[in-house]
Amino acid sequence: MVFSGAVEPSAGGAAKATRADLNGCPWHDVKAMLRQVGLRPTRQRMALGWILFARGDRHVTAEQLYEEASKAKVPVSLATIYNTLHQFTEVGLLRQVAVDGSRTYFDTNASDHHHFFVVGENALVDIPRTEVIVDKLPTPPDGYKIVRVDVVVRLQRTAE
Amino acid sequence: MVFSGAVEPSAGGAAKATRADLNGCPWHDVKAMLRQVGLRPTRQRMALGWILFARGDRHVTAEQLYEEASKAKVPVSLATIYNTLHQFTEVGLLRQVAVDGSRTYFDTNASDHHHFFVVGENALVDIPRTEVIVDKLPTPPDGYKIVRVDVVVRLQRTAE
DNA sequence: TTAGATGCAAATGGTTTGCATGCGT
DNA sequence: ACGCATGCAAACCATTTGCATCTAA
Repeated sequence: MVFSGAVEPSAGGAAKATRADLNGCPWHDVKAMLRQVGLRPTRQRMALGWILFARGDRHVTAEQLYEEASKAKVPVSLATIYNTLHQFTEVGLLRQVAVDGSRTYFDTNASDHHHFFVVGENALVDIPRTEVIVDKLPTPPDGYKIVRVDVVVRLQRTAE
Repeated sequence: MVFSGAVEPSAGGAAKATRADLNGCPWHDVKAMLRQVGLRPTRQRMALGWILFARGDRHVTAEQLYEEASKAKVPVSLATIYNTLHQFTEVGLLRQVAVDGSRTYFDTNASDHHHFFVVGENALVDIPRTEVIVDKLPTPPDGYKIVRVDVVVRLQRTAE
């Protein structure tokens, strides 16, 4: 059973998926995945879930996912793409990454890690977790707590 | 003379301003500041430069700056606000901070530092430079070089 | 059957652009 | 005077919303 990991219930009531649950998640398990997080396994969500999670870590924009779904002959509207991306994010299946203000990227790796962003190519790449970056968290102002730390290392092609 | 620091010429030809040049920059020096970076000291740029740099570090959106200028009885169009913000950014007077995909923030502190971002309040706050965060830069992939590292620590109000 | 999901098209909101007019040098 | 700068309004683009229609349970 793929979804055997411990499940921590969230405030919203829906279970929160951990990265381990998703590793190499095969098609027939997408339905179970959706059930686990409390989302109805509809045709569109199944298809999008498969596109997103079937092959390793990915970073997609809504438009990208829309095109992939279209190519895969999956009838989905852009509105549903956005709905689904946000719902997946809410339940912890995806993670939103803000890098350049224009488009929004969704990362299928929802665990704690950081990113390279190639300026000019608009490419997002995971920074290997072996690369320790943040060694000391800053002290938040009184009355606030840290909910997340994002590191974006901007890259540029070196001249050849 | 306020602009006495070393000036490194940039590829584009215009001089690049350093944070030191801007500290507490009084009104009558805005003109000099603009000249130094190769921008004509027009009424609008003078006014915006003053609003931005006269009182310490700030994080503004285009809309915010627009309203401040309006309140200050400075006739400026939104288009000019955007033009000016981008021009200031190009010459190194400002720094763009991508934090949530919707609006773009411009930071009057163009030096290397990181930010707290209060979710729900859309507030950006500098992380004191005494708070060391990044202790080891990740190794960029072959053929790429690091041009900038951004750290955003997302905060949330703690329950009272 | 019925609440929740989807699709479409219109609305939104931040940002950009084209072009005629203005202003700094 | 010349050329960059500005203003206005329209264009843009990613994202959101309203509402009628479907569909999983």
